[in-house]
Amino acid sequence: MAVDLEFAPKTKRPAGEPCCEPVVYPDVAREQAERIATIAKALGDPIRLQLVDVLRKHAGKVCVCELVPLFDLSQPTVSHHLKKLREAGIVGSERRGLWAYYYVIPESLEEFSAWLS
Amino acid sequence: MAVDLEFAPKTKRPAGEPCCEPVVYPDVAREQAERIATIAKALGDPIRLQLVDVLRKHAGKVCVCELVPLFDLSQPTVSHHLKKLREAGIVGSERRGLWAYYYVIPESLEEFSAWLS
DNA sequence: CCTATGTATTGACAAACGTGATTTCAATAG
DNA sequence: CTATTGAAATCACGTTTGTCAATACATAGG
Repeated sequence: MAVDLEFAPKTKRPAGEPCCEPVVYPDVAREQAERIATIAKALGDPIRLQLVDVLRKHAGKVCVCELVPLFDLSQPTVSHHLKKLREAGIVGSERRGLWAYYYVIPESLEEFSAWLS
Repeated sequence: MAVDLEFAPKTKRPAGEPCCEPVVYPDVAREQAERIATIAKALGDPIRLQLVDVLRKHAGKVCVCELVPLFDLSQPTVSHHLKKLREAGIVGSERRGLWAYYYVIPESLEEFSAWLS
């Protein structure tokens, strides 16, 4: 948060003198940045973004067998992307018999959404 | 957008019969997903997220010489991250004499922000 | 048991990524 | 001109990523 940087027009300095005082970056901001960046990274692939998009538009849970034909990708690749989203905490999954159903965990996107606004 | 997926409890099918009708995924959604994923990918690194965070908190432009000491990174590495952000269209830069000033392009985050909300 | 089916994991490989050391470029001061 | 300084580009490196083929795992039906 409150990193207090001053913006002032600069002129060349007498050489040896540092350009500006080093600013301490609060650790809390770093941790938050890491959390948010983890979410952003998981969303940083078009396939995964579309997966989340589809899952979000269905309030309920969607079967993997419905997700795979949406993309021109092999089933293992889709499964890999779903795993990434799971590891990032963006989606959850549930097995029902042979089928696996995925759903978005809405709270996982809240901090990111708040930061972005 | 409107991908019409039905969610229905599944039972084992007679083998050979597909699990569900393939759904056509609209190209417009794909292009939007690619645009948004590009932004997300650029934000998917803690350093870059903090850079954007700092720049956003300063409505004006911030000198690179003020950004480098915020991180325990070499100047070329910070410059590299700034380049990534520039390539994603998230930030712009301006040279004023020896110094380079960076600023956030707010509109670049709008589509992402809207999608996320 | 055995077979079939949906999903996940493993292995492999090229491409991209994050980083630092070094170098190059641009602009200012003398 | 030369020397100096801030920033970007280049090179090198180990790591991670996205993808598929092949395999393994889990569950259901016979």
